[in-house]
Amino acid sequence: MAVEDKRGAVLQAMMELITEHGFHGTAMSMVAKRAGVAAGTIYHYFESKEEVINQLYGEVMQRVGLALVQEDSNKGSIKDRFFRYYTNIYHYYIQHPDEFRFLEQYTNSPYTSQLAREENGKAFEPVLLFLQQGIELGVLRPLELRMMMALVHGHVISLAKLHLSDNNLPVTQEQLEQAAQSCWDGVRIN
Amino acid sequence: MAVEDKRGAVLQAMMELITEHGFHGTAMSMVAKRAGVAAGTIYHYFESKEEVINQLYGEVMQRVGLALVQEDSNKGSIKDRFFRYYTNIYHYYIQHPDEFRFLEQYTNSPYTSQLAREENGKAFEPVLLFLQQGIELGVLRPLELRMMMALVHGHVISLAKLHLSDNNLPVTQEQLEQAAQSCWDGVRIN
Amino acid sequence: MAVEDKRGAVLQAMMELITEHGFHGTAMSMVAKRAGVAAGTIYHYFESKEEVINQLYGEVMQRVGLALVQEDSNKGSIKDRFFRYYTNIYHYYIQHPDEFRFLEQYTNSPYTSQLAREENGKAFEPVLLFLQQGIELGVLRPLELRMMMALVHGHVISLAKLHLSDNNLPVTQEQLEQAAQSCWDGVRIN
Amino acid sequence: MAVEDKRGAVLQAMMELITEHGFHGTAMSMVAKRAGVAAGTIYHYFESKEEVINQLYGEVMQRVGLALVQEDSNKGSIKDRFFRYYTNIYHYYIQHPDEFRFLEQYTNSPYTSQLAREENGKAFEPVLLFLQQGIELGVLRPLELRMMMALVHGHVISLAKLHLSDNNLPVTQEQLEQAAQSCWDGVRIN
DNA sequence: GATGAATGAGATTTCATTCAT
DNA sequence: TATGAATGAAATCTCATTCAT
Repeated sequence: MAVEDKRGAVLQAMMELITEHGFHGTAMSMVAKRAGVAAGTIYHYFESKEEVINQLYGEVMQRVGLALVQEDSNKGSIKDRFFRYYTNIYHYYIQHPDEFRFLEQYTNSPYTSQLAREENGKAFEPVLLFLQQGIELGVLRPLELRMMMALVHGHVISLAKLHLSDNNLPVTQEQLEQAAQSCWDGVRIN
Repeated sequence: MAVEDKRGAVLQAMMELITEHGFHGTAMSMVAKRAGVAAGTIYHYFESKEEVINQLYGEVMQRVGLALVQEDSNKGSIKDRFFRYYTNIYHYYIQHPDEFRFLEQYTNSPYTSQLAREENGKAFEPVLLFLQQGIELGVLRPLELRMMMALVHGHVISLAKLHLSDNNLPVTQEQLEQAAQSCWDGVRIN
Repeated sequence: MAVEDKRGAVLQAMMELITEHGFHGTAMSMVAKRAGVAAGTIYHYFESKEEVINQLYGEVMQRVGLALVQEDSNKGSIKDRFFRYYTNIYHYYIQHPDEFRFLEQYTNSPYTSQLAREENGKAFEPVLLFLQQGIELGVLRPLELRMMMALVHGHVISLAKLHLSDNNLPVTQEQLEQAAQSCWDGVRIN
Repeated sequence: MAVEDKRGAVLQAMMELITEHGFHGTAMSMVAKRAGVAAGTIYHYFESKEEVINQLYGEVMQRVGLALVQEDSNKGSIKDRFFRYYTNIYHYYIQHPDEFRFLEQYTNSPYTSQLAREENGKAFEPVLLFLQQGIELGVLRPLELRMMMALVHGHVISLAKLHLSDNNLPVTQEQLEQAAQSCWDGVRIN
């Protein structure tokens, strides 16, 4: 197992276990076992349990940031680009349920550090710029940028959560389109 | 101190501490101290830590359910009633930040039991019925009910979270109206 | 077992084990077992291992301070009182070898806190005053007080250490008198 | 870096760290880092941590033994030679505080092996012979040799400790002479 | 010889829960 | 009913030592 593999295995194990048992329920010994390394080895790569979790957050946010702008093009219309962002992030979330659940837990825990918020800011900066463009072009409502961002993101998150919850209500393609349209109708200028 | 006071004090203490330190960071001894009772006393009222938390969740959801329908009237228009629900829950959340943060943590933790989801269902049942009415009257879009419910609730939650986050971005009355309008425009039929 | 007994049992166990295995070699689990309490119980009485050790130091120094002045009388001659102090502390040390060895380890470890030095000061203050009297009366040499104190105490410590070391060289009564005389001849004015 | 340099660097690092953090507080990884070698390298030169410490003790005692007899001459008077020894060792200690503190910790720890005592014996043998001479010549009191040795050594140690303690009481040249005189007056025949 | 990643036993400490008072 | 001292399993983290490179 190469060096980077062990670090990665620890992060992956931590994420899986947190989604299964929560922060508290995830003991370092469990992480070690799942990652296939010795307990002490984790501490060669990370200072503490907290650091494992924070680094995990950073890496997941980076991936989310990349997924967000995939196939995005500055040439598209605001509406097209909006739908692109909406579906991009939705798909990333439902295709990476562990990451999604981890993020939700992390974001809503009191551990969330200032650092975390900054990380978050970085990943979603492209969208922030996009929303600003949309407003300037008179296509989107002149809402406070951070608020619009929060409302839109909250919208997708709710949809993903619905799809991933074990209540046998998978979101269909049609429903995804309805949801995206709903979100769009809420921010566009009539 | 009357019997009910102790039970209530424990629940209140648990909630405050969970919002401060998370599920994990909240020790029963801390709860006992904050509630002004002995550690053992908690176990006269509750079976376990988990039961304290679950009962807390149930009680909080009841209060949320009551707040939701305050000043609601079957006679109002769908739009008015929608705005009423939206602002009712928004205000309850921002006026009870401990409850709100507790709910967010609880909802996103893997502890969430089936029982919890049922509780949730009960509290929001009136809104579900209302949405159905709106659809039947041709005012709201014929979206899957649970999805519409999730999208709308996720919308308010995002707004409340924005207001309560310590980033100095308090949501103004004007912004609340814009947000509610945005949500409404996303579900109404054009 | 009464409350105070458990606290005392922990301190006693810690002292015995430290003289046997050193600070490092003494695990809290060993202390618990020897004291006849559960590991967690120690933490009801003390904040940490360090606090156990520091409190132990404080208590031992108090006992040493009491032993030092036993049967001391302001009416005796300087010489008699000097011999009294010398033999008092010598006997306390050899009759309480665990305390003595613990003190030696503690004093020479880098853990020794400022607090420890103050504690030390308190216990030996009577002797400091006595030495000053002796100087003022022209019986003792006008040496810097703290230095004289250190030299005399170092003298007794060496003797006690010699007696307690497992080299089969027990110090006889005669040798004790010779040693005390030697110390006295070194500080008195000829 | 030559072979001997690494061995020496390890010993030096171990000594410095022990005086700073104690036996317990000194991890092999810290020693490796301070010595500028890899952790595993230490185990090419030494069997174990204990062996590093024991060898360190041996080497330090050798140096102390050499310093002790510097500029000593069999031709001098007993008194002059006594003062020579006293000041020699005092100066060595205060000029090599790390070695001194290490020795004090080592000597008072339960790790002190039989081997260590023998090492000690070797280093101070010249003084033992000298004291015997002094007694035979009728200049020194006919005290048990090991006791006299212990008392005198304890005397110097106390003085050095006083000087090195961080209580702002540096021992002056005059005080050193007073102390040596005090020690001498305690062992010479009146 | 030299490295330093890896190990895993064991250290300190926490904490949900019990039970004698 | 109420207490809070006591428990001991389990958590996080450390560290002497090994070994493949």
